[in-house]
Amino acid sequence: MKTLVVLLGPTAVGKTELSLSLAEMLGSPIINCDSRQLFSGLVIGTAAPTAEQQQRVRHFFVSTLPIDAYYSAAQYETDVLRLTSELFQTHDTLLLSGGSMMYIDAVCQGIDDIPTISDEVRTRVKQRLADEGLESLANELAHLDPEYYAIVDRQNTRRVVHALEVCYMSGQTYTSFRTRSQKPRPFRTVKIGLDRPREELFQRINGRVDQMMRDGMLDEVRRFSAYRHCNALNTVGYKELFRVLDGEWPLDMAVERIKKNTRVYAKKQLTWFRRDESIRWFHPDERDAIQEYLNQTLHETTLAKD
RNA sequence: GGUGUCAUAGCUCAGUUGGUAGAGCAAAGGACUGAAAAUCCUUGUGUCGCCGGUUCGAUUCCUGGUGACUCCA
Repeated sequence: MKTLVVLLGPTAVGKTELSLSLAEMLGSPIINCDSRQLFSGLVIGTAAPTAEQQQRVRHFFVSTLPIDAYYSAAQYETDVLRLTSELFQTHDTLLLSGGSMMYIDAVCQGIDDIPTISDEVRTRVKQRLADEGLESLANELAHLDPEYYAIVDRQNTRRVVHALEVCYMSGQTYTSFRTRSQKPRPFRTVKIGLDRPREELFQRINGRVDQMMRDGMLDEVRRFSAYRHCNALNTVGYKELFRVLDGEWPLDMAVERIKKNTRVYAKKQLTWFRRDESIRWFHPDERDAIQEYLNQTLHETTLAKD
């Protein structure tokens, strides 16, 4: 039985550091699960693993995408499954580490097979949104897919637009694709969650943002000015500093906003993870306890095989 | 030592012509299936600084003392 160990937790909790020693202990490379570290060049602002760290342990999915690439959780699911099926031929245990909630679920549970939206449909819906507004699109969704209309958050543009796109694209309801079922996986998953007292976490976040600024975050942002409309740059840290470059915000205000938005993001991650009862939680300092837990769990797995 | 002003939510403050109070910021909770570090929703009870007095009723008016600041010595 192969095992995928998933190391997760809110941003700045200390995943990267711990992932290195766990990877060494497990004899595994690290499969990155951070939706922004995937993009090439977002180094400072995403606290990507350093060259030294990547030399110490082999990393996958770090800096692999061009900044203007289209990417999604579903794409990530495909890419990771392809990689793991390859790596499991020579490894019994693999380590996946990161905090992108939906990417983690995409790998562990799977995402429904929904048709890819063509540029043509995407543009058409976008235009209608601009012309007619969200409410009109929601009303149309009420006709095309009343079942989803009944449960969708109608204030949430992303949700309404996407459902409508799928209806147009497929000629079927969005609901018909929403099975939300657990896909079978050829490996077992062991989830380790890292968390700290709120105050401790927030201090680390604030301190890390200050450090990023000292490390030249503003230059990094400046370098990507031309790509600011790419999704990869719709990211905490970058979007605030673009406003500084535009002269809209003073720098100190932007820095405060980055800290605040990072704190909000961390809370959002915790909200998501909280409902996943399969996660075993630890403080990042409990390295021994984590290793012991892993040894035990992996040993049980081995026994179960016999 | 004297004078004046102030004391209300974690912070900065508003307000109640006496019927126990509300903004901003901070914070908390939640949703989530092909953009997810995205997108969206919800949440304000706090000895109105303390002891008394007036009053049916005081956070609001009055007395006293406490603390902070202003000014005068």
